[in-house]
Amino acid sequence: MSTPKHAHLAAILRARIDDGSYEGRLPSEAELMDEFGVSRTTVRAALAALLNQGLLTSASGVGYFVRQLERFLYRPQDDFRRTPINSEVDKFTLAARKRNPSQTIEVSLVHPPEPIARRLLVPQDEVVVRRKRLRLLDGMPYQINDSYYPRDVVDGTEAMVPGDVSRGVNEVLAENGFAQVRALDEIWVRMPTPEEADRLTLGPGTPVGVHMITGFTADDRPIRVVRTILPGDRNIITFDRTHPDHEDGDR
Amino acid sequence: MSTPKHAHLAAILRARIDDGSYEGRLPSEAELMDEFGVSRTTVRAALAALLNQGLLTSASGVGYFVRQLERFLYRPQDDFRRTPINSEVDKFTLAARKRNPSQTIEVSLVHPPEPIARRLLVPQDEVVVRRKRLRLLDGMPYQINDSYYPRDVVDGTEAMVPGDVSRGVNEVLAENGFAQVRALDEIWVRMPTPEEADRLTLGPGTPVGVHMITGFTADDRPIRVVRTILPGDRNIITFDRTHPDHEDGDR
DNA sequence: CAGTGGTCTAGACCACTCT
DNA sequence: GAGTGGTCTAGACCACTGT
Repeated sequence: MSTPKHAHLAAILRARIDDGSYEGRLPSEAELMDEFGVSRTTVRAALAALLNQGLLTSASGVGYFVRQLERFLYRPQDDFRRTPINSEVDKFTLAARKRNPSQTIEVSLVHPPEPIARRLLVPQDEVVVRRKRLRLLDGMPYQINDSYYPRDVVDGTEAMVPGDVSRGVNEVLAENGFAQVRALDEIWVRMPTPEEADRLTLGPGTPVGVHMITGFTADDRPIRVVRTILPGDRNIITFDRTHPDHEDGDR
Repeated sequence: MSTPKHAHLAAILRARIDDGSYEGRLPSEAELMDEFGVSRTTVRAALAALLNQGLLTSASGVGYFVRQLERFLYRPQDDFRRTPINSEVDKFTLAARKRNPSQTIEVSLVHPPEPIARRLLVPQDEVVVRRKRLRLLDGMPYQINDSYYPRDVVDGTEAMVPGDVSRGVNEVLAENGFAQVRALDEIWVRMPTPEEADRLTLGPGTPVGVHMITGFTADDRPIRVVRTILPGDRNIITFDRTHPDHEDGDR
């Protein structure tokens, strides 16, 4: 046969998962060996593929389970409220609020990593302020969100205190003479580092989105970089754009 | 030992990859078996982990190689040009232009998948127009980009023709009485389906971003949904936002 | 041709969960 | 205690790549 046994088996299992034949739990490895007449290695290869596709989870001593995702809306422009599209956005936002949101905040002075230094136009050997946040829903981490500021931008302000800034850091910056009038968003996608997987308790087959926001003043000075790590199994990033400076144009 | 051999080995290999000890190619499986005194299964388990983290590629009969990524900027609001942040955006855009961009276009009438129908506020049994695009750089696919329109929005226009619309579809829609003034962007992250992996020639450990754009008229009617699939190893999504309706606020 | 990764097998022991 | 997934071994054959 041209397609390997494990790939064939994976395709069958995937189809059954998709059509709902397996509600919740899959047959055990032993049962699959019997049903398909293959070795345990082959069964495990097929299951490993599905794990890495994010379709399954496994629990040692228990079994394999069809994965259920619940994603929450993440709205980088949260204050800027407009009429919602349909009720969907509201539904999700509401869902997140019900999940008892919380966060931990640390503030420290650090040498910026290269990607931050480049965006902040600051040399790497210069010290900047980092506000490190881990955001939780029902005690489960769902985002890493770290902000970096040049020292002069936040020195002596509330942004240096490791706690919530109820007015929002934007307002604090504006009062300090650094009003942010423009932002550049960059988003890309990759697999997590082992550290991220650990900190965010990510299962196999769970990619992350990286969202980098660079904020600028009216005279185009970068005054902040926000780096958010968003586990793919629990986040949807949303933007609401006016103007017809729209999408790619579909030419 | 508490950590499994394969995990330990994977960590060592990861460190060596990161610090550049392996330039390009890794030792063969046989060499790793010798060096670490473990079975081939264990070596392969470690390598599989690194493959699934997107750090390696493998070529049958040749070896394992450190993965090199080259990501291109994707700018949903491409026409809307503003001063670039630093030279980076330009660098990337230029890089993409040098890569001989091309695309294939198919237009057909289809029943919308549920996520499309919901956003378009159209029943699933109603037929809509789909413009299906595969976008390539140097002949290599780097994006799937499919647009869906209610029939009355595009009927009798150039958007029905399977070819480039040099003016941009937005202009065509506006002429037809459906000017788009607002867009909702939704972005999430997941592992690709086998079909996507095939169509986009994705290696293991390559997640994709899903970018859904819903476009609205002034009276809030959804007139288009664009669904873009972006392989994580070759795309960066960017937005340029004015106004201080900024990011999450970092409270 | 030798070397490489891809596939597959049979068998073993372990830690863990559930009843 | 029975069942489960996680780990690990030794060994085999294959298709493919490079020289």
